[in-house]
Amino acid sequence: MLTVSQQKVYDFIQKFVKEHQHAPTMAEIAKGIGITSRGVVHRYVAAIAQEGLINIIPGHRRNIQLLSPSNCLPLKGRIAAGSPIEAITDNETLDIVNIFLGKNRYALKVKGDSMIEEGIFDGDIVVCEHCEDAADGKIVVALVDNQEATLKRIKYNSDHTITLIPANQKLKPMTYPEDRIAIQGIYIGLLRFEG
Amino acid sequence: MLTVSQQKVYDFIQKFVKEHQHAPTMAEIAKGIGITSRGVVHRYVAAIAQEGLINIIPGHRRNIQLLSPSNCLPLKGRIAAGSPIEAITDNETLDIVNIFLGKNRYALKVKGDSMIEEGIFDGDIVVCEHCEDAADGKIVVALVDNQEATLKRIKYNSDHTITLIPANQKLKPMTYPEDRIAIQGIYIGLLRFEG
DNA sequence: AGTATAGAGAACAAAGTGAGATCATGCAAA
DNA sequence: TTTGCATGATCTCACTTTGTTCTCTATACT
Repeated sequence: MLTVSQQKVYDFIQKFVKEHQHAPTMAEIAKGIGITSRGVVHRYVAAIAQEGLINIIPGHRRNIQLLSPSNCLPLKGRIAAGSPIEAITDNETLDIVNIFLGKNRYALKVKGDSMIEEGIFDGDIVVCEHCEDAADGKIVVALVDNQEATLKRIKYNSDHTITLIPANQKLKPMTYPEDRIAIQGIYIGLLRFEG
Repeated sequence: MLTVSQQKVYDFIQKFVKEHQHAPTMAEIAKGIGITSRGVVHRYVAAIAQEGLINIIPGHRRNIQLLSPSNCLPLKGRIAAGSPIEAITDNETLDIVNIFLGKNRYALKVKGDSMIEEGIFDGDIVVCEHCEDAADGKIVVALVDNQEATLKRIKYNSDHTITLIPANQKLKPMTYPEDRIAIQGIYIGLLRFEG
């Protein structure tokens, strides 16, 4: 719940964005609501962000994003077996566009059960980001001998080999010399839906 | 997220392309936005490319391609253990906004392992659609005795009872008289991502 | 007294902006 | 083919703007 001043700031931001197509600076907000201190504005903006009405990217200018309900799902709470839904106090929302879309991102449909213990099932869509390097322990799309592409967890060994570890007890980790493996992307997340 | 200057450059490029059918040079952009340094323009253009709004072909003149921003992820193909990525011939895309957003949709964070065999893990986000009825066999958010909300598969029995079936061998299905169960929504899909 | 709200303003680090030099290279004219 | 210019690419320097974090003060209310 916003205080009176916070509401004034929020209203001003909305008006400003509508007029200018971009967010105001702290100083502009301060002037707009009739105070002089950028620090105070910052405090208000942080509070509004806490309420889930805006999103801020720390450190950047004009860093306030109004969370348009059109791209956001309300995050209602936590659900667990045998307990009521824990209400989430902040009005959290999920901006799914922001989460999954980005430069060099792409989707792959999963076939097979090799990552089933990570909850990656046959038919799921994994979202990946194209890149050629990955940190140890990440799930990657790896190309072996320029032929076989698989989704596995990667482990770098000290003897210049790479082990690709499936998440399925029935399958064995495989180790290759590092020059036989090319990383095609790293796993970002997962989508699953009917149809 | 573009800065104000970057936005000016992007707007100028769009206007220029519309007028001339080809991209402007760095110098033309510089003149267009009122600065003199080509180097600065290059920095802006690189930033816009980083955002994925344009594409640049390094080294060539008038090398900027406008990309249409969208809510779609390219669906590159199928990935399976031990086989190459099956390329999908059509440039299929996934409109993730369309898939998950909709009237009366909301998200819940999953706590616990009661649906683990369906690949719904602790920490996952399930997307649900609010409704009061669900077809037999669907996964639903069910409220028991107006107290406990759980995510379970639903089964209607002929004796006016309802069985809620977890997807975890360790947990037992539970059967209730139908008046003790209220459906709060049906499961639409699942999101999982880092952070 | 204790708490919540509101504001001022200083100080700092980082982001953003711009100029201009320099090099490499494509492209078209000679 | 060669040459020369326009252009892209990269870099450094300087400067301004802005976000962020402080501390200090004041007021209202319980």
